[in-house]
Amino acid sequence: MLQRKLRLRHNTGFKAIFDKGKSYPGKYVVVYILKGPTKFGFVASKKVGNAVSRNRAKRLMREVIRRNLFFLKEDVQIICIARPIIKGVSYSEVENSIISSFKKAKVM
RNA sequence: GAAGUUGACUGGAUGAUCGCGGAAGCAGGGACCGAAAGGUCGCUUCUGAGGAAAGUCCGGGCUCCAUAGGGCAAGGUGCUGGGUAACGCCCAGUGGGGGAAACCCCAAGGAAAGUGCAACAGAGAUAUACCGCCCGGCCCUAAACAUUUUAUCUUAAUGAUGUUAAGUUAUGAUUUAUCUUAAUGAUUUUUAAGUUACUAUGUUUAGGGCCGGGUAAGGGUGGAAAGGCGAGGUAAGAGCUCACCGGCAGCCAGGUGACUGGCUGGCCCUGCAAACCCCACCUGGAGCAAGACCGAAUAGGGGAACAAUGAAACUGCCCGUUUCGUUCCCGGGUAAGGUCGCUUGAGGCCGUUGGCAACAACGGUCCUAGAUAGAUGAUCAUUACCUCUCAUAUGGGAGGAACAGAACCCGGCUUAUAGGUCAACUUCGUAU
Repeated sequence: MLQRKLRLRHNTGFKAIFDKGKSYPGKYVVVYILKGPTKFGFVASKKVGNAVSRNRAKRLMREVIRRNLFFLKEDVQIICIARPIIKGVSYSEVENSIISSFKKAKVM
């Protein structure tokens, strides 16, 4: 889990990134990126599954960000959206998917 | 040991590293975010998902809504007694059904208050006569009997006519004819008896048709056909009568009651009320985004008096209540800003007492998540469990590990759930 100050906590922040940010689709995760003070958000819709599956997806994505926070640029806002096929996938596969998206976006 | 029934429990464990939410303590010098309210940042310790946290189907607590009010309507519940804050829940019973049993299941008030529905089939569906059974009348057919008529045949008697033989008379003679006798019994008359056939009538029996009536035993249809079954009875039948069983009513006895048992009585009473309905009881509405407080920008809100009795809102309607117009006075409201509400509660565990039990009372003891784009995670190691596989006293490798995530809090119900554990009981088998 990230520190509270690094989390996106309000609808306005999410709307801004969705409207103005760029999207980088990956195999398991879609990433939206916008320049700004460092904040992260995580989304898992009901397509992913029940509450247990959605929580698991968000936790995996958070863990990826937490472990790679040191390598990221400091002026980006990122939203990670889980795709339905993320169900049952291990941590390392999700990490590879997200990092490849970040490299495409040149944020690390 | 096998099959089963019921109830209860469990829902992997240990460790390491990196992280997150909460609480308490220490530090209180500051820094950062924000317009403000307020929040964040350090160290230590403790603590952090479930049996269903789920579905949101019932019932409450709590909060607000004019005072939470009256009547109608609407909705819910529906055997009895108890438990409870309350319930559609639980316990104990009653009745009915299933099972060999342990045990399980039941929307289980009222159908003689009324209305309605009952497809198809069937003669007929709350009343019927299709087939059948029985009685009467008429008609037809067949048989038997009696009487009558006619006819045939047989037998007997009788006469007539024949045939054969002999004789007689007539004639010249023959033929022929007449007469007599005998034989024959061919044809036939009459009478009597018998037999057979037929006609008509009558009676009886059997069968058929039509008409009128009786019947609800039997047949078939159906979920259901006027209690069931047996005997008597009858023209045939029928609670028509009787025994037993079942239903109903009355009385008596037992039980708080549902109900049970006994006696008596007469047999009018198909099912559906998860159709309307009747009866009894219950229900105001909205929900923690309830609601309270704090604070900028922006918009403009509330109270009192007066006028009008129209409109709107409050639960669908009525009563009732409130608001809307004008004047005066006072400063307050907004889910996605913040803080509180927010976890001590109909609480858990242990014991005693009361109670068959649900449960209650008393005493002791414990405090056990509180997030808000929403914490409880990730990786690794060891080990327990299951499956597959290689070699096999055992070891190695691979894979699996259910249902599922608190969101104000409780009591229930329902649904999902891999694997495992325990207890009681039933039936069968084996051994003693």
